[in-house]
Formats: sequence, structure tokens, C-alpha cells
Amino acid sequence: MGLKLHNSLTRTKEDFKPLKKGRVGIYVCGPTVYGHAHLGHAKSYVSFDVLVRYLRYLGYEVTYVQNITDVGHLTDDADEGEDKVVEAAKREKKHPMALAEYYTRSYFEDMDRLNCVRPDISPRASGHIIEQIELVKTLLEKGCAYEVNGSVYFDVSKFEEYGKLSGRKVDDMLAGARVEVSPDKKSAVDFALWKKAEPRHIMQWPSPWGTGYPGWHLECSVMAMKYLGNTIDIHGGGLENQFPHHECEIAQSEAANGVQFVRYWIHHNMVTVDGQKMGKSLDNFITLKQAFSGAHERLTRSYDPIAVRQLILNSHYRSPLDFSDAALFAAQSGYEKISETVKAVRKVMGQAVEGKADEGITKQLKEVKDKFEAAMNDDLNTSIALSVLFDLVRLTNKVLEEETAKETLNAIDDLFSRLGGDVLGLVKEEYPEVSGADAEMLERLVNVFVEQRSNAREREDFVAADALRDKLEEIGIILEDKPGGVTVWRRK
RNA sequence: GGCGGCGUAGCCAAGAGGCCUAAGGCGACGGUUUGCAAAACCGUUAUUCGCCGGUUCGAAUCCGGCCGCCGCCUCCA
Repeated sequence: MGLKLHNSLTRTKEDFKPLKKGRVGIYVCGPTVYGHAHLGHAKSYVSFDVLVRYLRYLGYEVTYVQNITDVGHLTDDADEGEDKVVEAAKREKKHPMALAEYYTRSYFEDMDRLNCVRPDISPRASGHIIEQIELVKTLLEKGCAYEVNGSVYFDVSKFEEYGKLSGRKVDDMLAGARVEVSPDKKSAVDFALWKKAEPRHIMQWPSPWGTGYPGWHLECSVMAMKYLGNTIDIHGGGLENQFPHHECEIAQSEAANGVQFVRYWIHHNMVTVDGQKMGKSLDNFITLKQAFSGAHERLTRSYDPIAVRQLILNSHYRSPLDFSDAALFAAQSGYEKISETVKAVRKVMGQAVEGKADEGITKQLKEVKDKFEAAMNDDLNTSIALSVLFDLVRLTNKVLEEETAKETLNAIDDLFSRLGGDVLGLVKEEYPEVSGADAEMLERLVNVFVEQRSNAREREDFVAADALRDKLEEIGIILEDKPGGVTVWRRK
């Protein structure tokens, strides 16, 4: 049984078969870089990160392209009518390109912390103006577009399949139009390919139709085609972009090339915060940096980036996800449970007795792997995949209660690394308790206190022993007494 | 107003006609262990799936109505 994906184009789960055997090209709509990434970005890019990771786990050679939108026309849910890049650039006293660069770096920083693998190619819209102009020219030549007053519009009447992705009919759209139609356009459903620049528009380029800037659907078509070909396997994005953005991408691309643009359209659902739509004008707008540091009035503490990731994977990518402090808190606890178990296995592994893997456990590990793959194959059911990982946690902790052969522990660690690490990105390769040159000193320092406390316990001076333990906890070091008088420590 | 989606325990969240007297995580409670803790393990925590009807031998899952929430409805940020 292979991977099945829900294709928005057909509204059904389909067997995934790439165009070229063993190779997958995937394009994901990237961020518009005029502010720090927020929880909504996290859901989007973690979801597609897992798709890419799982495709690679299955052995596909994946080319992952995700654009950076750094050209003018920006959307915002709270405000209307203002160019956000210009506004932000003015506020921060930066050139728009400097602003875009700043937030691009911020974006990658946050995605790295969420353990998202970097795209193979991160093309900037501003770096592909020539290609965008070329596509507009092609569409004009084919009679699918028309020029009016320095702007070029796509003639939707020339593309019969318009509406096939979002399930809309052009007639319904015309009837339901509630926005005033631009006098330049032949039809209300036509959309801009190239816009004449208003004097106040900072980002503008010369074109055969005068100075202007590209329509906002154009960049994705152009960059997807340039790096992945005229027909690409997977195009991902948020549900809010299904219409008009993706619908327009299809129209432009297919009208220009005469071949199917995207074979599988994957859309993820949106996030809410405390049950409400997250909006800049509301006080529930939380950036990733705020979540990681806890610097937001709706948060009671800081959260590990991987805990944020775990909360996202706890639900399905096509379901809406509600972020709340309580939900993040729960994810943080769950994440710690997984990582503590992995750390424990690796610790014991080092000094375990040599020996062959236990047959009974090997069989159970095989079941874990099969269940996990079955869940992921079913349209990336990460919620069930995660529950399987927790099965592995419980199994492991039971195994650790008794002396276990090295090979058994190796097999467990390998499964954690493959499923929890390679696929879900929740298990790290290394968990340094302390880092840097002071590591050894800290180790020895803590051991001094542990020894003092052990002495106190031996003479049954529990007041002194508990005081030492409490003091250490205050500075973030947790002591745990194991059977046989052994005390281990870890960082909080 | 039009189109689409969602509503499952204290919280998050799977399940989409019989395997469900509904996964998993968090929390809470009880137990094992411990000098006490912590961690771990074991057990309990929805006879019920927004509400009301209907279809069916059988519905959380299908249909209709109602209530609540979310997204999109395009010239451009």
C-alpha cells in the first residue's frame, strides 16, 4: 500500500504517482516577507515539511521549491488599501528590499528552529521579473490577455476550465461580485498579470507596457515552471489561497503551456488562537519568536519550538488548528516525554551488554513501523502517526526497566530516529544537556552536590538532602533517585 | 447575501455506516516504586460524538432543519 494524498483538484484521496518514477517536484507558496513569521506560517510550513520528509523517507528524490514573495502587493487581513511593504518600510525606516531581506532571514531562522528542512530552492519574486514579463508576453501572443492603459489582464473567458480548482462557476462569481469592477477590465473575473505602477509604488520595473509591477499570481506560476517544469507533481498552499490565487495560477500556466500545470494540489487548513481568527488588529496575534520566548500576554511561559511543531502534528493538516496556551502547554509536556525517553535509550545504549536483539521486541517494533507507515500513507495522518510514536515511548520505557541487549536498544533508537526524527522532525539527533567547553565542568560541579546530598541521605538527614535538591531545581537542574541509590540529573 | 469547511471528554485531537460500550497527548484521581519527591509503569476519567428530526437491521459517521465557529467571494494590499 502506497501513499494516498487528498487532491483538492478532484476533492478525493488519490494514490500518489509522480510524473517521473522515483522523482517528485513540489512547489509550496512561501511567505510574504514584511513581518515576522507567526503561528499560521508554522502550521503551513511544518505540514509541507512533513510531506517532503515523508516522500524522502519513501525513497523519492524530491526537489522542494518554496518562494519568497518580496514584491509589493501584499495582503493583510486587518487592513485594506495600504501597501504593506511601503508601510512597513516607512515605519522601520528601511528600503523595501532591506525590509524584505531582514524578514527573509527572520523567517529562515524561525523555520530552522521548527526543524523544517530548508527548501532546495528559495526563489525570490523580485529576481524573476524577466520571466514574469515573458509569461505575460506569451499570454498576449496567445490571445488570452489584453493590455489597457499600461496594465495587462488575463481574459478569463479564454480559459474554459477557470474555476475547476475552487469549484466556482464564472457566472456565479459575476452575479455575486460585491467589489466595484475596474473600468479597465472586460469582465469582473479577469485578473491582473501586470499593473501599471502608481507614482507612490516604490517597487517597479520597466516592461513592454511601461513601468509597473507583476500581478501577484504570476510569480508562483513562473517560478514553479522555471525550476520544476511545465507540469509539476505537487503544489501546496493554504486553503485561503485556493481562490483566487491558485485558480489564477492554473489559468495562466495552462493557457500559456497547453498542458496540465499541477497534478496534485494540497491545501492545508488555517489556525485560530483561543478559538478566534488570528488577526493583527486583535490581541491574539502571536509570532513564532513570541511563542519561543513566551513574550506575549496570552502565553504563560516560553515554548520549545519543537513543542509547537508537535502541537501542529497532533492534528491533521486539513483540519483547522486552535492554538492556546493550554494546548501549547500540553504539547510541551508530551514533547518532553518523548525526548526524555529517547535520551534514556541513548544513555543506556552506551553501556549495554552486547547481545542479539530480542525477538519479541523486534516483532513489536515492526508493528510500530507498519502502523506508522499506514497512518502516514493515509493522507499524512500525523495525529495517528504521533500516537504510534507514543506507543513506542511506552514500549521503550518498559524495556528500559530491565537489562536489555545492545542490539535491542539500537533497534529502538533507530526507529525513533527514522520515524520520530527523519519523518516527523520531533526527535533530535543529539540532546546536549550542556554545550560548549564548560560541559565537563558543569557535570563535575553538579556531581559534587549530588554526592553531598547522597551523604546527607545516608545519614538520614532528609532536611539537608531536600534543601540541596530544591536549590538545584531552582537553577534548573532536576535530580531523580533511581533504584540502587543512584541519582541522575537532567536539565529542566 | 453566495460558495466551501468544521462542531467529538476539563483542554488539544483522531475516527467518516457495523472492528466504536470512540485512538493518542495533556490534565485530574487511585495504585506500584520512593525517606519524601521526580520520572516511569499500571488503572480510572465521553454508554457518547453541537441541537432536533429522518434514512437504515445498525449512524459520531448518510439526509433535512436549526444554532455556533472558520475560510473564500478577485484588480491588489
